[in-house]
Parts: sequence; structure tokens; C-alpha cells
Amino acid sequence: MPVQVIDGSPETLLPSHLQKVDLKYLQMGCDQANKYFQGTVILSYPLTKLGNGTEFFKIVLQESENSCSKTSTVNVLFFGRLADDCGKVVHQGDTMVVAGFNLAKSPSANEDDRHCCHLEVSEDAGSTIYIYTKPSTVTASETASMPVAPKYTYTPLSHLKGGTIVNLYGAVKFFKPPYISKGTDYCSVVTIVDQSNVKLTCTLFNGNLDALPKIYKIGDIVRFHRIKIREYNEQMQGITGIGFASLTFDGTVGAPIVPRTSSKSYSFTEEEQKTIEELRMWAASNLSVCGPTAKLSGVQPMLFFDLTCQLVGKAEVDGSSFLLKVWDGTKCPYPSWKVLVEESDLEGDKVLIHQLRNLIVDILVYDNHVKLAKSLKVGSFLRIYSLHTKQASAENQPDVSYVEFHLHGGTCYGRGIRVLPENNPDVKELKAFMDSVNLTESQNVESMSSLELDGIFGSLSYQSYSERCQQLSVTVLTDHQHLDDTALNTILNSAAPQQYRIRAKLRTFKPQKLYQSVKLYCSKCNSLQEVPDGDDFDLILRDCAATAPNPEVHNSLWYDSAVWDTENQGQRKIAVHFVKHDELLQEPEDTLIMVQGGTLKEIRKLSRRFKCIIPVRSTKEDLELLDLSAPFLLQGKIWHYGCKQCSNQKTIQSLSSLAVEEPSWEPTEIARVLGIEPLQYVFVMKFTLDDGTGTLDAYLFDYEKFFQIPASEVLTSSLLQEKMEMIMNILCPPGTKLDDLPWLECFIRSYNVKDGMEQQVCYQIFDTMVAEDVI
DNA sequence: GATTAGGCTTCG
Repeated sequence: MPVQVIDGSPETLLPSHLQKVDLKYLQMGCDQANKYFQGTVILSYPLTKLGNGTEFFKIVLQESENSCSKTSTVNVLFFGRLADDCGKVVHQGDTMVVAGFNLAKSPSANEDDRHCCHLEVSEDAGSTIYIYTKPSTVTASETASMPVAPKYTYTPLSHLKGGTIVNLYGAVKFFKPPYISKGTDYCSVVTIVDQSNVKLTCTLFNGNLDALPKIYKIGDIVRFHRIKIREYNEQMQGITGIGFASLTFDGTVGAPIVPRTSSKSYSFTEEEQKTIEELRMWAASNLSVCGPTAKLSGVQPMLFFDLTCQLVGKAEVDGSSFLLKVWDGTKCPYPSWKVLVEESDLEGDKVLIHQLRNLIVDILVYDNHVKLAKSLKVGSFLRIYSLHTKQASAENQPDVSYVEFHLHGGTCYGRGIRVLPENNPDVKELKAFMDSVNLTESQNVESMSSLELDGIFGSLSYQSYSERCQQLSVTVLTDHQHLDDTALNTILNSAAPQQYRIRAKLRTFKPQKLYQSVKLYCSKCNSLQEVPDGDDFDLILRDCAATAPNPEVHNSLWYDSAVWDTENQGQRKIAVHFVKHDELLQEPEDTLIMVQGGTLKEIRKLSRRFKCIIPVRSTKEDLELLDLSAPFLLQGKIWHYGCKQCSNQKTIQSLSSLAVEEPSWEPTEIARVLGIEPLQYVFVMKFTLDDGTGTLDAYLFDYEKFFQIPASEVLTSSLLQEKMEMIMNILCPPGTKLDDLPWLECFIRSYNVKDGMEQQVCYQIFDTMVAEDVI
């Protein structure tokens, strides 16, 4: 039996060849075959399944003889049947002996402060587990000495009485991140609410920042132990007392339930997991958790919002204000202020600050936040709560405005700064995004950010930008420059069709979510359709992968085939057919491959290496294309779709005609031989233009010319999406009065559209592009 | 050992 539950002490019943090993001697590379490790179960996580269906169970063992050492605990991971068997019988406080384990580097050692290795046990590894159950009769003193907490009872927030000490659960409705109080402690004010819909505001103090709840977001779930309840202003109030302890959990429904705490040992039962999941569900529908978070690319002047960012520089400005230089990988769409400080006062990597200069914003923090800001480490990840953006303009140039970032004094509305740990999911996402930012590209994209204000707001580049917006036009005509402007009211009163040159301001545009402007267009039947979702493609691929590739159609005169088996994925096989030229294979970057049975992830990976990919399936006789709901061709990041209505598909054999000639694998050629009418990616937008004499809606129908961004690439490039967002922010800065909007020079044509019985005049923008110094 | 703050945006 790989799992034995023994009612006795560990000294009995162990096979004699086994030797006990101490944590300090556990290290990678040592033979653990005849070793066993013994410890007390101080924490056990719920039994779950891994992605591949394997049962998984995790516990934390504490080495009893060594409990004073810093790392006296170790994670033990159970796989397969052992996970199931152990998960059902193990209890906190049990003594466990683990024999026949594998050692692996613990990925969480930096975060959980446990041993740098973890033990992996499974039947395959030949592991044996001995569990020595807690004696059922324990004395009071024994209970106290165990690292297992007694069963706690939790009071609903509707049942609180003054003068009591209780245990509570709640969803965070409001919080102030810990700040330095006027006394000796850090203070954090937290308002929680539970299913009884009763709120409780708690004032929590502690000299140790870590001892206060690690709340990062509205909606986080907290568990408070031993909190004092008292009455204040005819309301219940929670306040820290002796023995206060807290756990904090991410409030997202379904997210892993990992407690955030500084306490080394804490109780945590399955029942409590349930409580948290229930509170999460309740909060999801009863608490408005959409906090005012924003990326720098989405900032609006005159706004309070929470910013997640990385600190790259800091400097003392004066006694009551302090400068933080931060970035989040995105570009603020407005020119932002640069706070002048002595070079020598600035702490941070000067080279990096210079490299990131177009993405960094300067934040001034005031008064009570200065002390905390001073203590921040450059490089750390921060969330700055209730940051204020303010529009201002230089005294000598009242028409030139820029954005200032302030973290005002006080703690109203949770104003403050919190350092986020590196393992925080938002930080992980941010880091990944920052890694993807190509600095050279982002600098090219931002030629507008030649707005380096050089400390004074009157630099030449800034003026030219301002002029471009105020007098010249943010768009230019690519033809028809000799024509004169026509007023919009004249156009509105004229019969269609006609063409006009106009000068107007962009009042508003649709869609506001720019990625929604990308559509697929068939030039044959003039139909427009939405770009299919990647998930739909994934479903089609999964469906295809259910049928094994037919070996009879493998290898032919014009392609070589290879088949791979998958690991732990049932019968799924991947077949790749490499198209040959002149009976020879080409270099991967010139090669077209046909893939059957691959997942979306695998196909994405292949498309980074091979020039073209055609997803296929096999019939009894041949390979064939998938349904046209899926792309018929993938080239790098571009997915090519065909029109279902206009395509008249030919056999896959037709491709062999292209393979004969030195093939360049042009998508239009591939589509032609396969009988597919290719769909083109287009931007379709509606611009509401106003020139003071009238307002008209003009459609923009653009493949690439207007934005100088190919519509086919924008959905798969965050950089291009940001570029487009930035352009639209210049063409139509949010929250700007009509007078202050920039001018657009456009060429439009009017045309008649029949809508049932009614005839309507529509307008379309063409031969117009965004001015080069805006792009 | 008491105190801190006790939610409800802005001087800069």
C-alpha cells in the first residue's frame, strides 16, 4: 500500500532500510532512494486536477526538530492516485513520513520562504506515505503547542455587537493602502461587506507594514481573526487588538485561492475555501468592483484613477513634494509635464530613464505620501491609488496644454501608494507587456513625442506640434490639393454624387473601441463581416484533430509528410506536409506547410518558423481545406480568410501547380489556385465632422492608407493598436471643446444609398491620410 | 502602553 494510515508514532512500523533525512541535507543531485522525510502537516490545499487530468494535492510539512530554523518547512506535491488517497485522509497536525520521493526545485521558494526544493511523490516514483494520525484525545496544552489552529467561528457582519472580539469574513468594498499614521504605526482603513449586505469599516494599525492586510483591489476577500468591535458614531467599527491576524485573497471568481499573509502558520480548511468562493460569487454580482484603473495610454485629463506601474526614478523636490518617474509600457496620448530636478538629485538608472523617456511620466506626490515615496525602491512595481491627472498650460503659451500627474496629500478615497509583489498577476502581466515593448519602435511611433519639453514648455518641437494641431491640419490630402474647401452646409444641401475638399473638426467617431473597426471585406460581393474570433478557429482545429490523419494521403510527388504523436493527449497526432519545389525541400522561411491535427498554439508556433501554413484535414482520397470559417492560410501574424459566398473551392492538388515554379507563396496566388475569393482586412469607421457651418457623418473605409497602419496586422499587434489609439487621441482628444479640436483636411465623396423606399445620401472619406508628423 | 483614524478626491 503506497499510503498507510497508522494510529501510532512514527518510530514504529517503518522499513529498516529507510534512513531519515533532515531538511538541511536535502539538495538536488543527492540520491534519495532510501531516504525518508518526516514532518508535521501544517497546511493542506484542496485536492485538484492538473490540466492533463492528473489528480494533484499539495501540503506543507514542518520539520519538528528544526522548527526554529528559517526554512523549516517544505512543500510536498502529490500526483495521481497518491494525491487522491492522501488528500482524503490527511489532516492538519498529522505527522507524515514520505519515502521514495523525487526532489525538484521549488518555483515558489522566493515567495513562500520554504525549502528551495519540493518533494514530488507519485506511484510512478515508487513513493510510500505513512500518516500518523493525531491522537483523538489531546490535552489543552498539546493543542496549543500544535501548529494547527482550533476551529474558528465567523460572525456575519449583521450580527456584530460592540465590545466583542470576533472573526470575520468580508469582501473589500473600500480600502486605504497602509500609510504612515501620525502615531507610531502604519494605518489601513478597510470597509468590508458580506452576504448580509452590512458594511463594516475597520481601522487597522500595526507597526509592521506586513502585518496589515495585503489588499490590492476592491473586491479582494479578507479574513480577519480576533478583531475588536466597538461602537463609533452610532455605527459598528472594527479595530485591531491583540492577536489580530488577517488573510487576503484575490476576489476573482475561480482564481487560485492563495492566501496573502505575513503569518508563517495559519489555519486554512476546505470549509474556508468554500466560504471564499461563495463570497467571491456574491461580491461579483453585488459589489461594483470595476475600479478606476487605467493604462497611461488611456489617461484623460481631469481624472482620478489607479495606476499600476514600475518605478524607474525618484527625486526629492522639496520638503512637501517628491518626484516619482514611472512607466507602464504604454504611451500617454497627451504631452505630459516634466518636473525639473537637479540631475544629481535623481535616483535611478540614467541610461534607462533616457531610453524610456517617451514612455515615462513624472508624478509629484505630496505631504504625507512623501515619506513612503522616499522609501520606495527603484525598479519596484507600484499601484498608485487615486492618482490625479490635471490639464494645464504654460503661461506664455495658453493654447498649449499638457497633463500633470499629482498624488495629492491626504488619504481620501484611498489615495496612496502600495508596492505590489513580483508574483502579483497584474505585475506579471505588466512585466510581460513591458518585455514586448520594442523601444526603438515605440520611439519611431512617437514622433509626436519629440515633445521633450526640455524643462520649459516652449521648445521648438512642441511649438510645431501645437501649430500642426491648431492651424495646420492633422490630416493631409494625397491628391486634389488644387481644389478649394467647401463648407459642410453647402455639401449637405447639394445633390449626390459629388466630391469635395473639406476642412472640419472631428467631433466624435465610432467605434470607440478601435479594434472593433477592423472588418473583413469581400470586393466581389461587397459584403462586410466581423473578423472571426481566435477561439472559433481553435474549436474548428480541435474538431479536426479528433480524426486521425489518413496515412494513405501522406507523401506525394509534391509534398513530404511527417507525423508526430502527442504526449498525454489521447490519440491526437499531428501531421505536417512540407510542400516541395523541384522535388526538394526549401528553407523553412520559404516553405509552405499543410498541417493536420495541430492545436491553435502549435499552429501559431509553426507560423513563426514557416512562411505559410494551410490548415487541412484528410479524407479517404485526399487532403482538403477546412471550412471557410477558419483561415485558409496563415502567414506570420496575418490570418487570411475566404468569402464563403464567392469562393468556389478547388482540390488541394491545385496547389501543386504553384509548387512547380519557384514559388513565392503570394496569398492572392494561393487563393486563386484554391478557388478562394480572399477577404481583405479593412478599417470601417464613422467620423462625425463639424466645420461650424454644419455636421455630417462620413465613413472611413481604409486598408492602410489613412492611418499608415495595415488593417490586416492591427488585431495581432498591441503596438499598432496603441499607435492607432494615439492617432485617434490626436485627431479627437477626449474631453476637448470643439474650439480646441484640431483641424482635419479631408477629401470626401457623396453617394446615394437606397434604404427600402427611402433614398439617403452618404459620405465617404478618401485620398486622405494622417499627417506624417502625427504618426 | 497609549496613540494613530474614524473613507467620500484637488494648494502644489
